[in-house]
Amino acid sequence: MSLHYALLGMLASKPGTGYELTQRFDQSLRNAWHASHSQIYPELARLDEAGLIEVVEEGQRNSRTWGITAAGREDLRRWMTETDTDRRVRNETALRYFLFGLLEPADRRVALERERKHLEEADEEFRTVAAHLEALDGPTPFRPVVDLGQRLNAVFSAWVDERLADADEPPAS
Amino acid sequence: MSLHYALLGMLASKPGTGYELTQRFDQSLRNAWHASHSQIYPELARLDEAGLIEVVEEGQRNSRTWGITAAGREDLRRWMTETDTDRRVRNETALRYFLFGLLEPADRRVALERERKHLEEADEEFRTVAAHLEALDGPTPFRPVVDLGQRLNAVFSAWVDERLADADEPPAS
DNA sequence: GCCATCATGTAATTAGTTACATGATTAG
DNA sequence: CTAATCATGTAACTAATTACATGATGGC
Repeated sequence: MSLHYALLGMLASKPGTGYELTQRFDQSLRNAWHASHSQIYPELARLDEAGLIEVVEEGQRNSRTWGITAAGREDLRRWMTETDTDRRVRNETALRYFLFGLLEPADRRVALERERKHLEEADEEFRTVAAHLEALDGPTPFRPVVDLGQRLNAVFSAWVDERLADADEPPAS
Repeated sequence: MSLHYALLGMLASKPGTGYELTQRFDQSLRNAWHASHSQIYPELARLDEAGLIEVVEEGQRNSRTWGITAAGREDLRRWMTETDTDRRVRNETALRYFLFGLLEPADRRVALERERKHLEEADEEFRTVAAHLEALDGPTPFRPVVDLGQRLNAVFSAWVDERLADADEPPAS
C-alpha cells in the first residue's frame, strides 16, 4: 500500500513521467523505498483511475507527465497525519550484519570486506551528492533524506570497522 | 529468497520451533527482517525438503524443534561469503521522513509528534534490552544487531528532534 | 470450565520480481 | 545507421499479507 503513497508523495513534490519516477525511486528514495517500472506503471494507472493524479502534460516519445490532484494531496495528507506507520522492514544488509557472528573468522573477513567496499563506494557517492546539494542549498526540500540514509551508512561503517579490527579472533559463542 | 537465509541463520544460532522463530523475528530481527508465521511454516517445510534443516526434537503440543544440517550450514556460509547483498529496502518510516517536507507546518507537527512518541517508546524498550544484555555480557553473539538497530533509531531521533524544533517554520521550498 | 498462550497449518488476495516486448528520439 | 537512452507496457511467477481454522497445555 505504501507504493501508493510513495508515488503520491513524489508527484506532490514534483510532477513526472513513469520513467522519471522510476529513476527517482532509485536515487532520492534509494534508502527508503524501492519499486521497479513494472510495478510503477500499473500503480499510476490505479491512482489515475481513483482521481488522485492526472496527466498534466503529454510530451515526446509518447510520454505522459503526471501531477497530483487536490484529492490526491488530501489522501496523502490524511495518510501522513492520521495513519500508523508500518514499521516492518526487510533489510538484507542488516540481516547479514546480524549473521556475521555465525561465520568462522576467515569467512567473516570475506563478508566484512565486501561490506567495507560497499560503504566506501556509498560514501564516495554521498560526498558527490552532498557537494551538489550544498551548491543548491535550499531549493531542494528532500535534502534530509539523502543525508539520513548516508548517516545510517556512517553508523554501519563504524560498526564494520570495529568488527574488521577483531575479525581474526573467534566469535563469542 | 532472504527468508530462506534468515531462517537458516536463526537455526544456525539456535534450534527452535516455528512458533519460536516467529517470535525471534519480531524481537531480535525486528530491525532487519520481518516474516509472519503463515510465511515461516511453509518455508520451513521447503528447507526441510531440501535437507537444509531437520527435526531435532518433538515436544509438547505437537511442536517440532528444527535444527540446521551440515548442508544448511554450508548453504548459509556460501550465501554470506559469495553472493551480493540485495540492497533494496522498503522502509515506511524513512519514506515518511522523506515526505515530511511536503506538509503544512501544523500537519507536520502532528506527524512528527507521532514519530517522537514512537522513538520514546523504542528508546525505553532498548534500555531494558541493553540492561538485560549487559547482565549476560558475552554469551549472546547477537548483541551487535540489537544495538545497531537502536543506534539507527538514535540517529533518526536526533534528526526528528531538530525538525521538531523548527516545525513552526514553513518548509524550505 | 475458561482464558491465555503455545503451536501449526491453509486459502484467498495483494505486492513485487523477472522476463518478455515494443517503439521513439538523440548523439555519435 | 546504430547504439544508448527514453518511454511504456504485459505476462508469468514468487513473496508476503490477511483472514480463516484448529487443537494442546497450563494457570486460575
